[in-house]
Amino acid sequence: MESRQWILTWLLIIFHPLEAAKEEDLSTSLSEGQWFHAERHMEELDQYLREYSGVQDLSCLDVFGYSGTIAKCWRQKGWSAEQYDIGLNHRSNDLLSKRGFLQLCRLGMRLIAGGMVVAGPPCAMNIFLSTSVHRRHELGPEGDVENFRVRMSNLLAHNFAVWLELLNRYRKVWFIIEQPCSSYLFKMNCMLALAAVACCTKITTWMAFFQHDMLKPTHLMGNLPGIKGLTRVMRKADREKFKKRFELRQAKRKSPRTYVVKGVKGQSKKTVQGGKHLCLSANYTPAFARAIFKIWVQSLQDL
DNA sequence: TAAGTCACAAACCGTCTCTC
DNA sequence: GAGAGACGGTTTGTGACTTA
Repeated sequence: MESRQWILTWLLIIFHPLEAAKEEDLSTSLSEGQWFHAERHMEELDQYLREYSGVQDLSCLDVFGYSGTIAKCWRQKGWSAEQYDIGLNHRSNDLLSKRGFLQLCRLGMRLIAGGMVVAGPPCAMNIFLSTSVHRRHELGPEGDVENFRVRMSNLLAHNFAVWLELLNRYRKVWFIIEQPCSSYLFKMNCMLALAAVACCTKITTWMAFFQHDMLKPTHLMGNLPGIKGLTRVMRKADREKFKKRFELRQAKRKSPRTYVVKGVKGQSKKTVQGGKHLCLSANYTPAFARAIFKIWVQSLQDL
C-alpha cells in the first residue's frame, strides 16, 4: 500500500509538481535511499556556512509557505523577502535533498542582522487527525517509524532544526515556527534541543483572531523578542462572535468550504475528519502576517 | 483550587457501492 | 471485473469553562 501511494505521489511530482504540493504538504522528489540526513554532515555544513561570502540582502524568509502570505506582506511594506517551499520548486526547495538543504542554507545566510524567518513545517503527520497513522504519543514523539510518511516527516523536522541551529551560529536572526496545538513537532528531541540553543519561547494563540476561517488553536515557538504579543485567549464570547462570522462568510460563498466533517459515532462519542478544503486552512491570513510584521519592526527598533 | 467536561482539530485507510 | 467515489472507523492533546 505504501509503495503504491509513493508511486502515485512520485507521478504527481514528476508531471504536476505544483499540483502535488498543493495536495500534499508533505512530499519529496527523492526516493528514501537518496534522502539527505543533515545531522550526519554537521562539520561539512558548518564549514559551508562559515565560508559563505555572498550578499546579505534579505529581511524575511517565508519557509514552507506555499501561499507566500508572509513574504508578500514584507514586500508590500518595502522589505525584501524570499519563499522556500517544495511546491515552488520541487528540486531546489526539497529539504530532504542535499541540494534543497544547501539552497535553504544560502537563503538563510542572505538574511540581514535581525532578519525574520517564519516557518510552518508540514504537520500532516504530526497532528491529532492522523494519530492512527503516525502513532505518536507523549513518550514516543517520533511515532511509528515503520511508516514511510512518518519517517519522511521526522527527517524533515530534523533537517529543519539542524538548519536553524546552524544558522543561529552565523546570523543574528529571529524566527517563529507555527504548528497546530495538537502537533507533536515541538515535543520531538530535535525541536527541544533547538528551543534550548536559541532560547525560544512558546505561546498559544488562535488563528480566528487573525481573520482565519477556523478557530484553529495554534502554538508559536521562536526567539522573536515580542512573540508574546501574538498570544490570544479564546473566551466564550469570542467563540460565539467568530462562529457567526464563519456562518456569514460561508453564506456569501458560491461554493461553501468544507474544512472538517463532523459525525456521531455510536450514541455518545463524536467524530471529526478532514474535509476536502482542509488543506486551504493551512494558509496564513494577511492579518496574521501583518501582526508578525508589526512585532518584528518593533523588535528591529530595539535591536 | 482542583477535577471534570466540553469543543475542537493543516489524515489516512479499508471497505462498500455504483457506474461503465 | 475494474475503477472511481463515498463513507465509516480510528486515534490524542489542549485550553477554556464549569462545578464541587
